Amino acid sequence: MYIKSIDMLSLTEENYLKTIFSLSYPNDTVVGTNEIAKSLTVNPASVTDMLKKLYHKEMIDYIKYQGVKLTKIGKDKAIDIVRKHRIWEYFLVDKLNFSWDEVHDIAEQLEHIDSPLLITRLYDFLGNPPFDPHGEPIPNEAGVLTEISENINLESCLKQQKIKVTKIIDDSATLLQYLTKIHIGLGSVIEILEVNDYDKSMEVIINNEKNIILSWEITKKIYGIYC
Amino acid sequence: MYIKSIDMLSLTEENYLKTIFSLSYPNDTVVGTNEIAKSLTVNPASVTDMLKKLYHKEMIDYIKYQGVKLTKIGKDKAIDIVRKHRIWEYFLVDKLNFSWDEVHDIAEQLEHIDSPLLITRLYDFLGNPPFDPHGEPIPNEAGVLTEISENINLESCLKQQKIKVTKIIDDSATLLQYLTKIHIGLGSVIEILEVNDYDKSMEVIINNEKNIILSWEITKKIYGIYC
DNA sequence: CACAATATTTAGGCTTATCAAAAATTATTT
DNA sequence: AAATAATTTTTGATAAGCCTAAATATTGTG
Repeated sequence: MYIKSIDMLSLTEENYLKTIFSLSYPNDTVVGTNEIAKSLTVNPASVTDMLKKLYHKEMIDYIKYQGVKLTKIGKDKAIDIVRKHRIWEYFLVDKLNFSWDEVHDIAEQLEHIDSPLLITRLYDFLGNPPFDPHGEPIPNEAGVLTEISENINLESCLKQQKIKVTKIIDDSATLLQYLTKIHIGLGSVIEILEVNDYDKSMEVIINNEKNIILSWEITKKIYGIYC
Repeated sequence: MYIKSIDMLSLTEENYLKTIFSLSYPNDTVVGTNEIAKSLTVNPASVTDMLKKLYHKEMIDYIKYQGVKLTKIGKDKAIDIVRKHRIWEYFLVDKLNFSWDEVHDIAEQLEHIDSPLLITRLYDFLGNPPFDPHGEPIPNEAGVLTEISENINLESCLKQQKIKVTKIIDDSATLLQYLTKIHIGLGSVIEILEVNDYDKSMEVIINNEKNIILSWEITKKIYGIYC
């Protein structure tokens, strides 16, 4: 039988931590109650309740009306969940042939499985990959999350620049399916032909073959390195 | 985001169904409240509450004070969970090199992951094995659970008979570790030298090498075929 | 058959996670 | 600086699962 230790978190608590982490990433930004509520599609009142609880468990620094920050413990816990999520996503794509747009919801469940040994063994089985299928770095066992420093957001690129796609920072199936359709994947090369000053959309060439216009919303989600 | 459909079961409901299934297996025996309570280490009053709920969800036939039986729907649901449990156990042993005594608790968590496609893909990835690491049959996608008809319980064997082990019907780590220690695993050959009438213990030879006495409690957990 | 033992259910409460509505605090605007 | 808007918290309720103690039903025994 499974024994629950004192500092074990419920599935809900884990999801709150994960949300706070992603809203505060990468600069440990202070996060507000409404923001969390929106992100979890939950009532702000529920968030306040949970924040009190997480504060007593020393997972967050919390001052009424002022917002929250993760403590070291809370952040470690959140990163551990992110690690599990990304390792499972890699497994699903690499071993079970899922496409990158299918894995998020399943990994969302698998990330809560509690067995450090399982994750160690699984990660070894996968050959210790550094990135998940969307190009996001997989934190190491010590909770260190290393981003590629040369990564640039497509949004901030200029006319005539060329980047090789390294990361998509959105798990939504619709976006990922659209990108697949227009032949954008990790490793694709995007060359910027024109930037529209009014709506920040970009006319680009994908892999030297496809001529297309990307909206600002989409360029914000794509990262790459100059090439 | 994950959408909860009307007939979706909670983790707790799934565990009740699984328990009722295993207590009623293989002859659809009627199961009592206390029995379920003991099995789940829960108060009988809690069981009554849950039985009412499962009755309303048409998962069980339930008459007050008389005990319960799974309906077709309930049984299908239970078998699906068993299927997932056994497939995950196989994965853990075959791909991640866990030993047969380590997998139960992890599979207990993994069995609740909700993604039929995941299970289909995983089962294919494993090469569609017919049995789990303890020799239990893996139900097929249609919910058909086929036991090996030649299987005999070691308990009911007689002096001088010899069986090849095909199944252990207990997930407890301590039992499985003990069996490993005395070199009993799937495929081991057990020859019965003597049966003690008083306590039903057996003196046996394992794999033609090890001479040992097995208690009745243990012989009840071991199944095999004559050889 | 009646009485005791056992099994099951009911009643009343607790905790976790949620919500809506009202109150309090902080931020923004005139 | 006062009024208004936005955000956050408090208050009071609800549902799921669980508990203990008390009541009721069933089963077993003399």
